[in-house]
Amino acid sequence: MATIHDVALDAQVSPTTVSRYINNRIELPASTAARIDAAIAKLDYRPNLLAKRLSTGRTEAIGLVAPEIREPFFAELASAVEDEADRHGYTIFMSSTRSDRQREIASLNRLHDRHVDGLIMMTNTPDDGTLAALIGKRRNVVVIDEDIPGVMVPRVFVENHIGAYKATRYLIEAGHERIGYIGGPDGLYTVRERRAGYLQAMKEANLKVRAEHLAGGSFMPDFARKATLEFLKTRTPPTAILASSDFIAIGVLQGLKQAEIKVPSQMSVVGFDDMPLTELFNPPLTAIRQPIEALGRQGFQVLFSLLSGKQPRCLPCCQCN
Amino acid sequence: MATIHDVALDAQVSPTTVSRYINNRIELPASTAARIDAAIAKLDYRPNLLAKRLSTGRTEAIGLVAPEIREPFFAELASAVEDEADRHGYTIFMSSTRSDRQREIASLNRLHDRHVDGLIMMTNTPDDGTLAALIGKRRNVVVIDEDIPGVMVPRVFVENHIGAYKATRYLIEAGHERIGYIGGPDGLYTVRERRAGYLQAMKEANLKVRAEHLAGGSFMPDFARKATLEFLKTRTPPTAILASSDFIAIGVLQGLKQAEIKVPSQMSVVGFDDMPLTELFNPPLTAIRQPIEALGRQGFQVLFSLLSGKQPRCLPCCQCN
DNA sequence: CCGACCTAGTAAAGCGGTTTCGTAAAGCGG
DNA sequence: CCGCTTTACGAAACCGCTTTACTAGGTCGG
Repeated sequence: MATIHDVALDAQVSPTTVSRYINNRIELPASTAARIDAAIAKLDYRPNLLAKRLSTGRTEAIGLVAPEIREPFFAELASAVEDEADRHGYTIFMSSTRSDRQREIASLNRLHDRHVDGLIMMTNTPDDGTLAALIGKRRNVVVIDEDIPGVMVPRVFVENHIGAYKATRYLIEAGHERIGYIGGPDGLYTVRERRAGYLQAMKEANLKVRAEHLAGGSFMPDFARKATLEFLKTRTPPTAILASSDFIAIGVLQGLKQAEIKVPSQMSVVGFDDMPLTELFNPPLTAIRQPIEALGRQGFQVLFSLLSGKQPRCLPCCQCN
Repeated sequence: MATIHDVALDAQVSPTTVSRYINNRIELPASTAARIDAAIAKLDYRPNLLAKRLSTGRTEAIGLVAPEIREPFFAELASAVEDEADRHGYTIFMSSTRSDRQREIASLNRLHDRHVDGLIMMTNTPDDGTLAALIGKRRNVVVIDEDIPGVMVPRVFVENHIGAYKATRYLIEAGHERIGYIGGPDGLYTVRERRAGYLQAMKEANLKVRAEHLAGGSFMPDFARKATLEFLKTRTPPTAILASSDFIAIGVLQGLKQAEIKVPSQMSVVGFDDMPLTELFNPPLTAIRQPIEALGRQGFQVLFSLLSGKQPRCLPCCQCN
């Protein structure tokens, strides 16, 4: 393969000049430029990325770390991030951590090892501080979707509180008074926020929140299925259930199917996240749509400005200090 | 950040020795090894990947090119490839081409530019030879899932013919005699194979295949929806429909819903691909399960042996010459 | 006509590893 | 004690690009 030296030789200039010319760091008289262009074309020269990276210290790649890319939410998000990255000349490395702390740490190490220039990080397992501490030692990390308490890096979230509030209002306005709620694992920011949104809407409508109609602890459909069956066993079961994620909603639907409760005639169900095709489910699922695409693009843009040395703009969704 | 020189200095050896030691290319007396280990730990030394890559010429990364990672099939596959790659110390670069030839070419160029050591390639748009020609110029490319005619690289496919054959047999054994078939875009290997499997099963059972119960041309649900409505308009509509992918099956279900035909009482539907959660659809979808995970792992393994300079083993699924 | 200032470049020193070639010293068989 | 092998390393070239520091030669104002 041709190197920059070969091109320089052919164009009768020095490698320095060629390098500067192709990186737009110099303006050359037309004749010189033409010679270089011709040499590049003739030799089919393509700069060796590896050499370029070593000498600049940048890879023009970023990492996207998610618990599981198989899940529609993340796949959708990844797609948006990739598109936005592409637009800025960046490529992305994806990794599925399967909620494994070791894999999350491995991603951060890859950042340290200059595998990538920056990281967009998602995690859904509560952190005891290890992760936050490690992130604190790295530069160019952006946390999205779910908070990691104590990290001092830019973060981008969806309006979880408002989303859950609106979903609850929707059920209240439909006339429901006993609305059950099933949330996710304890210790997660999004879980707390959504729950708070639900509670606020209930309180504002002067509706009683019964402890036996509140559940939480896991995102697994099966957990939600069991919780739903518990709800149904109570003396006055709820007439609607707010599920704080689509996976939970799926569990709820399974539980209701098992108990032969018709949706929506006997029970209303509203989900949260956003999974394509849930409208084909039996019964179709109503859900609060999350702006996944915007989340992904915003996440990239914040990271991008970090990488460009710019202070990221303090957007409403990002709690800078 | 500490370099190999710093370590060498601290351990009182040369960089050469440190390099060889950490790459297991030398055996050192315990005392020297201990000094090096101590220096590495003390300085928190991590080899600079960029430098390593430049000098070895390898990136230990591979590209995974798919039309759309948002689709469950690809997301699932990606997950398997990633896992297998991880096991072998490789990381993967994913790109969604959105079935755009330019993006496919861009991926191949990234391979040329040494962005990655190899490529696992999927495409679902019929090739006029451009892609095949370009792939021919590259090394370390493996084509999976869908064939690209004329490429002379290792390929890994699912048994499309047998899958469709079995799905058709299943319907025939359930007593169906008029079985409609909706395939994908023309010019694709998988589409031809599946169609052939369907036709073979029909022929073997002496069942007539009516032209008006055969459709094909696109993977879009909407295309399948319309085709389904056409089927229903025929004098004697089919009693079962074989959809050659889950997306097509979704379109079929939409069409049937629209025509108020109950599944499975009035019409049986069998899909192909494999999408998680289709069992929650209304009505639940029966589908021929593809060994997606195996496809991904196999794909990686074939590429891996290519990268290791080994001739890939000639597996039954791979048509070597 | 002289110094200042462009214009159009260049030489050489990195970046941080790997690798080839080589050697000093120790061990050892005869 | 001599020559050969082994052990334990090291010097320096190299991977291919970027970048800093510098210069030869022309232009121009005074």
